[in-house]
Amino acid sequence: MHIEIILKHVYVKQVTKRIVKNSLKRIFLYRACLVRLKLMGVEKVFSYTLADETGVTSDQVRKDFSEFNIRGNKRGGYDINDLLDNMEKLFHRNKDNNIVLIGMGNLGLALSKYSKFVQRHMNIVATFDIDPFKHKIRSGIPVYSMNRLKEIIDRFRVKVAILAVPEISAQEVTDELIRQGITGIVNFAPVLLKVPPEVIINNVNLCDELESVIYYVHLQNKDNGLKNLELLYKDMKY
Amino acid sequence: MHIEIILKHVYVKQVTKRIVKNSLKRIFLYRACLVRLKLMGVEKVFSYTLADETGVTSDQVRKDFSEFNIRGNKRGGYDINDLLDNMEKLFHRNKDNNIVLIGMGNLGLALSKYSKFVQRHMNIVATFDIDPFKHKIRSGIPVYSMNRLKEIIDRFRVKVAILAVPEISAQEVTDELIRQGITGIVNFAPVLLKVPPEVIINNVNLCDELESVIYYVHLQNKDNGLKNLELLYKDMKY
DNA sequence: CTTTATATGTGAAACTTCTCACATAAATGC
DNA sequence: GCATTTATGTGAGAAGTTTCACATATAAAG
Repeated sequence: MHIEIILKHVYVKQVTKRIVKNSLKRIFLYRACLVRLKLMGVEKVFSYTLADETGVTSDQVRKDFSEFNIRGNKRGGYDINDLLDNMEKLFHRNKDNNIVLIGMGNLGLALSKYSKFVQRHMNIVATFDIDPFKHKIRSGIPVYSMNRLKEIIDRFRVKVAILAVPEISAQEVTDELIRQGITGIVNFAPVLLKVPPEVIINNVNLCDELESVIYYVHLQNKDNGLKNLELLYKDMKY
Repeated sequence: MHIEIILKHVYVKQVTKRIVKNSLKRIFLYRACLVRLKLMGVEKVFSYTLADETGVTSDQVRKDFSEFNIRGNKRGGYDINDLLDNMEKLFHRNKDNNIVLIGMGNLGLALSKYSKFVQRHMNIVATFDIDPFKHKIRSGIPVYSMNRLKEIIDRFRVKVAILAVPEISAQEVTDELIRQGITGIVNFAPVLLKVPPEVIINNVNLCDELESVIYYVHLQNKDNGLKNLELLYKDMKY
């Protein structure tokens, strides 16, 4: 009997889907542009304006909008406020979203202070840490012990959590979060979490992000690097 | 004359390519698994072991290895150490990679303390901030003023930078980094940076990561949500 | 009010990525 | 040492994504 057969039975089947399809990622990209253009006083955009700004083709922009049922005005282009409204609705930004943050280490602390979340109607209502020395208000948001998790999740109807705990406890904490009703997690621990299929996991691996840049920078420095790079580069970064 | 025509001339064409193709992202995924399995004392894996662990199909695993010229043993599977060696080479982890970090706000500080970078041979040799009050050693890494950037980049032959500055100064700092020889940037500012085509940009947008989870959680809660979700979910998260 | 110019929206074609299926190689058993 | 089993590696086919091209709508101009 091989060891892999044992492994099969020890582990629950991994469910790590790609939660963000490319077209949705591009919507984020377009929105970033639109916000900037709006600040500059622009009121109307055309598919090729956004295309130029984001490095996507104008066909792609229109197809993407079409997919999410965002429509413009033939010959007249798109109204920036209309577009932004549509996107707000898409991301449910009309209502506030309550979030919990688990793990108040360096990264957790930084995330709890990240002001952009609030600007985008995502409120971290409480943070949690097993270390009792961290149980005080830092950065204006209370830090609780894990045994108050259920209470807070219920009171604020929290569905989404940010996980910034050490990798060693990530799975354990995830299991507890799901037991208490969390259905979506942004995971900063460099671990592949095992979760039931209905739970949404979005992994953000800081090392991987850096390493992939290093990979392409090295590739670029090779003699025939640029050709190789162009090949790998033919798609857009969303 | 329409405003978009003006815009075309004001802005340099955006070059934001997708720097990480899916197969490469999956390689990171496989490696995360392999590291864990190795810690558990496993020495050999088969494509379907990795497949089960990562939620990818076994065909995909083999195809991916094939693409990066990583080969196993027919009938014998893959040796974990061999695989990891291959991946180290792929990411140039045999040699050390010197990195600079710009912006020592909350996030920058957290990143400068992130121990995983060092474990993976990515050394932040110096950090920079415009605020002179931050010019002291925090977290063991020196904090310099921006006018020492060139000196440090040259001395440590730095090619890659982490950008954790406010969005307002992100473009300006980027221009300076590129002038001083940086060719790869992990950008945490929620801005689409304009860079020459040979410069690698990897954007990490924390709000977008959270919002995309919220998007799918809401989708799931709708009546017919699950069907929709399954459709969007058919691909894997790499 | 009619004409013209131009930007959208979308099927169809081209291209890319993934899955399937099987030939091939190597370990195991007899 | 031969037969058998089983996992890899890879063309071929399927599925998905992007680009193309044009019909359609509408703003602007005459």
